[in-house]
Amino acid sequence: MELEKVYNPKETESKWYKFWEEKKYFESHVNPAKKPFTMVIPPPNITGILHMGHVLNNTIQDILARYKRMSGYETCWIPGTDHAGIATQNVVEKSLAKEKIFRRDLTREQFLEYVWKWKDQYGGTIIKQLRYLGSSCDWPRERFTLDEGLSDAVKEVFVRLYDKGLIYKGKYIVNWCPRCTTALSDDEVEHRDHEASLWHIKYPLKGTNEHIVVATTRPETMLGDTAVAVNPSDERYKHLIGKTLILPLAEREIPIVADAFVDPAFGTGMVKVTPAHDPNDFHIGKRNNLPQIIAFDVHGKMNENVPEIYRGLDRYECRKKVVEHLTEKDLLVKTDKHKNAVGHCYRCDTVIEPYLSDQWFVKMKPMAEKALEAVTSGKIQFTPERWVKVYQHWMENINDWCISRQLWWGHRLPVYYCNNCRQQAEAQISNLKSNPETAQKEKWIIVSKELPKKCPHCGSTALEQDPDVLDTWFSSWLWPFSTLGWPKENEDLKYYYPTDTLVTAADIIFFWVARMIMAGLEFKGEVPFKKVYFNSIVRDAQGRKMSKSLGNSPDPLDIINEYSADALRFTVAYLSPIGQDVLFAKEKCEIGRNFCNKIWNASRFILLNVDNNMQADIKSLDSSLAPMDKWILSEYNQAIKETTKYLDELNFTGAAHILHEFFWSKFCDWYVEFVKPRLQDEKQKEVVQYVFLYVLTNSLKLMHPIMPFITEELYQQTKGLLPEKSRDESIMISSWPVFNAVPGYESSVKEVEFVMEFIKAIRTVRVDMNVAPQKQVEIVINTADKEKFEIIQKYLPNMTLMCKVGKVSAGSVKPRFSAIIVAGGVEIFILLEGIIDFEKEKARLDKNCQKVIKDIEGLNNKLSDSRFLQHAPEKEVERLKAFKKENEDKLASIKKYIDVLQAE
RNA sequence: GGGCGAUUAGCUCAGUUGGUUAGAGUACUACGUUGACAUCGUAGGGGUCACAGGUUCGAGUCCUGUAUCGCCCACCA
Repeated sequence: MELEKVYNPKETESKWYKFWEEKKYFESHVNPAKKPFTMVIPPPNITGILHMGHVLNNTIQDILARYKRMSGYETCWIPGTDHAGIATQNVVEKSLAKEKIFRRDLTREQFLEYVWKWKDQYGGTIIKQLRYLGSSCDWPRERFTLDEGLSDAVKEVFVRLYDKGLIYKGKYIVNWCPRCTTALSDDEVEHRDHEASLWHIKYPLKGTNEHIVVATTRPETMLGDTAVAVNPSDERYKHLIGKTLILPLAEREIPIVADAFVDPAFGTGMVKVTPAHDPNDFHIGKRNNLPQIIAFDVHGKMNENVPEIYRGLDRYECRKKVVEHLTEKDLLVKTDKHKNAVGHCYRCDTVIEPYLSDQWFVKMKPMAEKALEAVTSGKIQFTPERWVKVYQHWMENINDWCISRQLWWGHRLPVYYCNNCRQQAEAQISNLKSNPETAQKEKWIIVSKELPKKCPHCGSTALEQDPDVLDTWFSSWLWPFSTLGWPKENEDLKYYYPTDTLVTAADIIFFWVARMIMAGLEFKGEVPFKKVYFNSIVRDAQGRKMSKSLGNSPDPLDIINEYSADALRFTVAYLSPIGQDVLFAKEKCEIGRNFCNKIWNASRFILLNVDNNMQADIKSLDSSLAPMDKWILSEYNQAIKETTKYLDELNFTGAAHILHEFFWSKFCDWYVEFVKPRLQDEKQKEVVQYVFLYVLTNSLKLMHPIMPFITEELYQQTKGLLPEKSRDESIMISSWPVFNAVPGYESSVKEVEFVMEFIKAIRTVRVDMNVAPQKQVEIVINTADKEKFEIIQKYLPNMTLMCKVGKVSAGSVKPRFSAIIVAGGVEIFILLEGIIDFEKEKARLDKNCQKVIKDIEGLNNKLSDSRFLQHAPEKEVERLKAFKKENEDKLASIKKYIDVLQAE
């Protein structure tokens, strides 16, 4: 049988993916005979396209899924997508705008129809692309956060939390995006430092010619000022507390109040207070019973509460005008440069505006305490561990979660208002209560999964659903159990929950991971997963985060086309540092491509050299195994042990390195080269063929989780050759190799290692002496150890092939014109008449000598230190002594022959 | 302003609980192609493990401090 000389990944990959899917190997069913291994995919946004972050994330998940499947687990990897409220609404609005269709001209229903249409067309892009990567997701279980079942879970959770008093409505300062015209949670705001100005403004004291000075970075907000605050202990201003100021431009009267929040050392020590547009001022306002004047509309334009001249102006235009007018009136004292952090919308990057509005919140503290405990106690394990601290810090300082969004795309709040009750209540209380305790008890609010027929209080049917939708993460945080059918209790949920390992990027630790843990504990009474693996963030060669806007993310599909999916997967696993960022450039995929090529060609060589009618099995052959066979079998076993260990530790880099080292350096470079002579011997050939196939097929299994396609192709190609009783239909359902150290191989391993050292030493001398590569040399061995000489004689055919030694003889005198090496405690003379350069040879020996002397010196220092001898473990002392002896023997030999050389 | 992490070969990174002579890939140098593979082979050069202290018989590894870089959190107008 002969393989194609060149591996064709493209054809192979689509062929086997189709095969696996048709055979339903990815699918999982409740199976009490097996332990489950469950993962949920971090659902990509429907607006997304595959980028390197997804590649890394899904490669890791797929490695785990395939490894666990082969290890006998009922493996279920649930895929799906996230509706991504703001992001999707923005994308669809933009795409409609190109056709001159604007959301403001559409009804909610019409707009949503467009979004669903868009979703059907583009929403599955990433999920489709994941197949090219080889992802073994359980596709029939694919879920979408707006699916009926998941929406039901969302409503169920909302109602439960509301009934428990953990959800409340209130009028608070929230982060407002004037472009998206919605509230955002604190986490959705990205802070960046801006070079801003700090304007110092005079506020005249009523009835005097005096004024005070306040400093602000947002002068336009002064139109909503309702006070100026000073620190109550600030001696400079004590006398002013209670006095009245004339707010310039707006020409309103505002009081000077005392509040401990004010830092006397900052600015002038006087703060203008805008309760409706600044979180601090909001609280100062509450404490001092100040009115709240909302000065902007939802788009960030000045509203009817400001003087007419500013109405309708954008907040920044207004800022300019305000500064201008203040200057004209000589009320601007000075303008300082000032650096401060400004919040931006994480979806559209618009500067957010703190804004007073009615929103819904979740009380987080009670849930956070349990969720923190789950991680600190180790019930949930983080890898890398350092994320525990980050998690802990957030959990201990958690704020309530603003969950309402003024959008159309998303889960509508299961909240209904009775207009009748509301009117009655509003007649009684003029302004809305913003105390959560009372607000949620307001009668006109009905929280229910379904639209109630009538108001339970007054019987009115004039009910209206809250127009807002929920934060996208309000559905994502239920993902580990909503995807399994919750709130319906069923067999899947019982069997698969809790899931095992969550693989995700650390940038959503708060958005998603933390909240899933809270939700799991709150609604299932159990952690949602046992382990969390935080994969690296992929950066470009300059260390910049890969992003669409920078255009620095190579398209993974291009990489797959150019290098193959296996190459990409291997490279990503091989490079990915543990918990650090990974710098990526597509050229790095040469690592994976070259390795695939090596695997392919080694297999090709093996298939060229095996007969179809092999009957042997490892037991019947054991007595015929040569030391080299035993060596590679030992190495192979070691590789199983380490690969398994690394995969269990979620150290994918470790696993990839072990496999690379084992297959390439040990199997190809040594074993395959070494046994070539034995292929000429009919009897020996059978043994070699067996070991070839045994190690190859099993190595393929070890490599399959990382490189699924090429390993399947080669596994199939070797089918029928290895005398296994029954060969699995596919490598992906074959079983993971088990470490099985065979005792009694130690002496063979030692023997082979001795010969290897020997061969390497001869190669080095040959290159140093510029011996023509094909020229055979003769060597003379000087050793008192007869056994060693016999070993060397035995391996002459190998040495002929691997370091071109044509003849070996014994002798205790250095022949003339020979180079000398000491390896494995044996003196070797390489006959190089007419070739040897005595100057070079002497230099070489001198260099060797220097190194050995240095080593001995170091060892002497240690071994003559009584404190070392006293404290170090005996084993360590013995080891060093033996090493010293070895070096001394070597030095003696080299020195002796430097003298001999001198004489020649 | 707080917290976390990083600093090892030209580059990208490994380095398990402290214990030989600090590794890999890549790049570089020399040599080599008629039968597995030039996406290859053989050999080689290249590191006072950021710096300064400390603990220890022994530190790349543990502790403290410094520097540089990065990330996260944060209501200083």
